[in-house]
Amino acid sequence: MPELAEVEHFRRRWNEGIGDRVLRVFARKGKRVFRGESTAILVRDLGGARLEASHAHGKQLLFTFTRPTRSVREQGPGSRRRQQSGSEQPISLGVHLGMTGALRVEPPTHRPKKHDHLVLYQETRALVFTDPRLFGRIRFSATHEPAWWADLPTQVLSSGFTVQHVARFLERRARSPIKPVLLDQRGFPGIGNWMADEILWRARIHPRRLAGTLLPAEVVRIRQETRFVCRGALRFVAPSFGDPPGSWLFVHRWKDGGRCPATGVVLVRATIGGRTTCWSPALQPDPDQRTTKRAARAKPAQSIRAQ
DNA sequence: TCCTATGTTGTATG
DNA sequence: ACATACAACATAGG
Repeated sequence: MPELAEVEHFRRRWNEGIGDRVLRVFARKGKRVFRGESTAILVRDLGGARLEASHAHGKQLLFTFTRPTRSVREQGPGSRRRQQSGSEQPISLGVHLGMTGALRVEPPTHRPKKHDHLVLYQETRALVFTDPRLFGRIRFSATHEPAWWADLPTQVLSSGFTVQHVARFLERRARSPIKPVLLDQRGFPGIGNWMADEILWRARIHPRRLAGTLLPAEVVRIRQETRFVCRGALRFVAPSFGDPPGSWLFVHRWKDGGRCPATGVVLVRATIGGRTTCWSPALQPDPDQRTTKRAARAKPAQSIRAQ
């Protein structure tokens, strides 16, 4: 589910726990969402840590914590006067929600449900990470700015997201249809399937157009509508998971026989770049002159299964 | 049974 | 090394 605005929505939900300590941690060991991480270390270090802040960057989330430094002679009764302040250890939790991930807040008595893989118990609530399909990912780091976070690309709504920046990225992906280019998180962090369709519809560009064939004016529109759709999504979706208004393609794109809200023409759907794509044939002219020839394309149904 | 799903990534190929 | 295409990941629902 989550793209930029849905991710932002979930970030705000967990914000309810900011300022409070984590008393206990539940982590469903061995689940794919913890790939590359030790749940034992995560549970040990997050226990006792205080949630301090949250950040979103595209579809990536980062929650930062601090915990009192673990004293080397913790059991020594006389060694109680290590410096209390200034000896706090930074911790961060990276969260990617994949296709079906979500963050919720539950009562502190919450028992983890089938797909709840991480639960941070605070005194008055439980912060829950859930993900049925397990495409999401949890990362743990003993710093407030892990390397992967520092390396994230230019945000769509930042000042660095210039026409030139976009043009350069499209040039690198010149031979690829524009649709999968918009889904590439290194160029358009936070954009997902529905936002990409919305952007192309507003920019009046067919999703199958090769990125390298876009005219300068079209690149300008891509950049402009990308920002427009991100702002609008944040406005309509982030506060309470609402839908954008009926003037948006979003509302019509999944309905069979759904009509373009601008022209009333019936919308078209096809797989482009491996993802179902919806567009308005009236507003987004097909780049392929000989449309009828497409039927002649051989179906690679029984292609060679290795061996 | 077969198809779909608001995502990423490893692998093969050019 | 770089760009491109696609199967695989895992589960639920129509």
